[in-house]
Amino acid sequence: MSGTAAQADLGDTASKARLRLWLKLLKTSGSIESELRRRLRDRHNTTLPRFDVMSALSRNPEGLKMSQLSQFLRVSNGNVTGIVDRLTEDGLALRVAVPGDRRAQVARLTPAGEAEFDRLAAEHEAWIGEMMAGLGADDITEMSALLDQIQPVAAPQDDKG
Amino acid sequence: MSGTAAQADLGDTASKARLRLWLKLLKTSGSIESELRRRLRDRHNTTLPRFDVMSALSRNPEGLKMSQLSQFLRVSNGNVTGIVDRLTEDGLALRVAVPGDRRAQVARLTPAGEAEFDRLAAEHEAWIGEMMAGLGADDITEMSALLDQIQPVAAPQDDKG
DNA sequence: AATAGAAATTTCAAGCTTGAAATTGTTTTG
DNA sequence: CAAAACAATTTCAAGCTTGAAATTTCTATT
Repeated sequence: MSGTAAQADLGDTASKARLRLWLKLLKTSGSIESELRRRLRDRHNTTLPRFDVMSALSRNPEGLKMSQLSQFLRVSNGNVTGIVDRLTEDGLALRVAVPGDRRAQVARLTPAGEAEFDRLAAEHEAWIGEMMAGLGADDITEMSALLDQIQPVAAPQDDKG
Repeated sequence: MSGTAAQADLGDTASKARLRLWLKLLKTSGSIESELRRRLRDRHNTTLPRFDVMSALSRNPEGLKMSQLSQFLRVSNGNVTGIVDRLTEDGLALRVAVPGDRRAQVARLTPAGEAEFDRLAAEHEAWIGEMMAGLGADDITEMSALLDQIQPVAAPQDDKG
């Protein structure tokens, strides 16, 4: 209707539609994240990064090396150092020497940390359940499949195959 | 097979499925966001928060009060203060007194800020287009509708209707 | 065994983020 | 009009985040 190059118009529209979807995606995940942060702070006096670290350690009761932890959480080494420092100050985590490699340390939850995480995790799951109550089983399947179509960066090859 | 209370099992499954979806949603939006941050830093020596502020100001060439800006971006007042400070130091934004209210100030882009933002915005849209290339028009419509079903917090009433 | 290179972690500076407190200015009310 | 209430913004302390630089320790290679 308005332009002379139909192809350019179509390309432009598609690009704008993707941009709008991204903004909506960002708004939704941001809202959920903000609400989680607020509840963790107000109701449990903790933060999402601490929760994430505790969650990773909870799944690995034998502990994780600092580098494994930062890889798993996809954050920098220095970042994990600080968070584990603060968890340790609060008696929720501790560092254990790795036999045979004096460079490395394994971070673990203390018993108090495990107990605390169990409480947090139960609440966390319930909160997500509430926030996503609008989605039924089919919606969840559908959305999961759609999310799989988004690949911001080429997935790294696992092997040299 | 494993439990005696069918209802509890179903509830548990639904809750876990929603949790898994949230983790996937978080992973996807986090990956996009990280990649955007990386490109803004490496290719344009700037940050996502700066881009967001510039984007808001670009849509309001007459300027926005600091409080309007923080409302619009859904971040704290103090946060916006710092970002506008740094944009101002770089000559990309400026503060203008509001006639009739000496408490308030309006933040605006400078001509250099507008030019810079136009460059950034074009790239940004192209990046999102790439990252979301896996989604067709129907997928976008579908996903948008699904995202609308997620309401982390009850939407505030606009009026006293 | 000395030395070079790689690996694990911490330290550091800079920026982002928040909520609370402090400032400054405006408006309402007694 | 003075006092109190309210509003816009900045300041502040604490924590999160990053990439780069510095430390410490290992692992080859000579």
